[in-house]
Amino acid sequence: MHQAVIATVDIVFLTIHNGRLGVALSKRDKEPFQGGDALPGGYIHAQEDRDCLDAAVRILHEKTGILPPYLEQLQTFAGAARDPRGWSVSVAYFALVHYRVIESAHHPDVAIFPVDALRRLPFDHNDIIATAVDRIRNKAQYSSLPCHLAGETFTLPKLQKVYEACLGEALNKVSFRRKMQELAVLEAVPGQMETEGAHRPAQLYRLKAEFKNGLKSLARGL
Amino acid sequence: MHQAVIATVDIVFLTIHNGRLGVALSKRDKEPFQGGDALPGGYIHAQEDRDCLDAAVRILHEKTGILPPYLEQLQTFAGAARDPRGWSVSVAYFALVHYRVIESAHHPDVAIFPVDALRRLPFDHNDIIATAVDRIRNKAQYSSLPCHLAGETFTLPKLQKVYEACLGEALNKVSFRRKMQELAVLEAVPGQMETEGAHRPAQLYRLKAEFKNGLKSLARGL
DNA sequence: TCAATAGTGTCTGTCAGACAATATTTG
DNA sequence: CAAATATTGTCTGACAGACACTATTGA
Repeated sequence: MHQAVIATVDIVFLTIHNGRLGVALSKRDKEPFQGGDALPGGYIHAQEDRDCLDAAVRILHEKTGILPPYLEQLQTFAGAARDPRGWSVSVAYFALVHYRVIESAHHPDVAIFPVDALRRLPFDHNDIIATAVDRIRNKAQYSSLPCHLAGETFTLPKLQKVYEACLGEALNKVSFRRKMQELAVLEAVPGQMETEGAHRPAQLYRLKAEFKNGLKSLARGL
Repeated sequence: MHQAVIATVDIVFLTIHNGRLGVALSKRDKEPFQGGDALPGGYIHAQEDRDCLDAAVRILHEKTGILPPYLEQLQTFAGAARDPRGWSVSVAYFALVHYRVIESAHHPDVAIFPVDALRRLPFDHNDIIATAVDRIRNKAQYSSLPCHLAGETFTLPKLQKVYEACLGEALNKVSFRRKMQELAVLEAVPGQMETEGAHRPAQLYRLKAEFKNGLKSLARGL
């Protein structure tokens, strides 16, 4: 069948580390590019995976030990030139998770790299990451997407820093709070957060259950 | 190779017909669903097509006789359930073109159907079309995307009707013109348009050459 | 009490939408 | 001139951002 091609899934696994947007790369255990850092990825298993999202969840778990973060299809990269083995289709996903989740999985072959200073990666993985970062930056302007980078519970000042790390620019505190209220995806957690320094503690928030696997957008940005 | 799967491209070919958003469907010439109306689509030919966009252009041309409209990747639909022949990957694209282009191609097996009143289509084509329509509606709110539905040259009132057909709601005339000016993707054509009735003629505009294959977005919508 | 950060109230310039006035064509 | 639609000017309410004030903690 000349219409059958190699089909893979690659995942751009993003997190905030040291106040910057970073991507989790895993060491390739096979040729080509064996031993190089690359996006976690793998073949679709038609027998096991019911659909692409299934495959993405399975592959991410195999490569990083992490199971159910936020996962969204990004774009498909396909063609003759991107893989030395020949014509290939890669359905790319992006995943978002709090850094502590990656840390506590301590998978030996996974490391975080800041997205703004990546070296040349195998295949077209630089392009894929760039596309993912564009998407995050864009969605951070008007949606609740970055909340998935902030962990289970977080304070509004911490969440604002996450948004600022995504967007690469400082945000107005009053506007940010107004927008979060307008989005209405957060709920206050009864407890309060202890602060590192000596100052007023901040209210803890979490994503409402109905938004754990989704997003909400605003008509007007920021 | 258990990782090789059937790979196809399907195109949601959209146009404005009778003031409503419509999709071009073509009669299937092969099983399954032979003779049924479905999205123009076909197998990726690894020998011919350099990449997915290449394949989409080729397939759209084969099925409709139309060559280079605006074409953008939509999303990939894949899984075990969507095609009776087994696990399949379909990379979906959407294309936009003025109705007259479709009309003047008079391809016998192509017909336009309003997207809001579609019957049950083969495969998951209803889902794919719904995803495309969501995308257009969304992008119409803040980008120049619908301009590609308006033909080579058009007046601002005509373009506003195109936007309104996409969005399914009336727009404020003053705001619409302000936004178009802010987008700065249009240029006036020296000539003027004749009007059907007896009234002041409208200025003709066209997309600036640098935006023929691209979009421009606004920070704030509408 | 001071330092530090959280959270809120208020003012102001900007912008979307409403309204309406003006412009230009045919009959 | 009347009818019809294009195009532009102006007003107003809503909102984003700036500023500053209050709140609450530890030292």
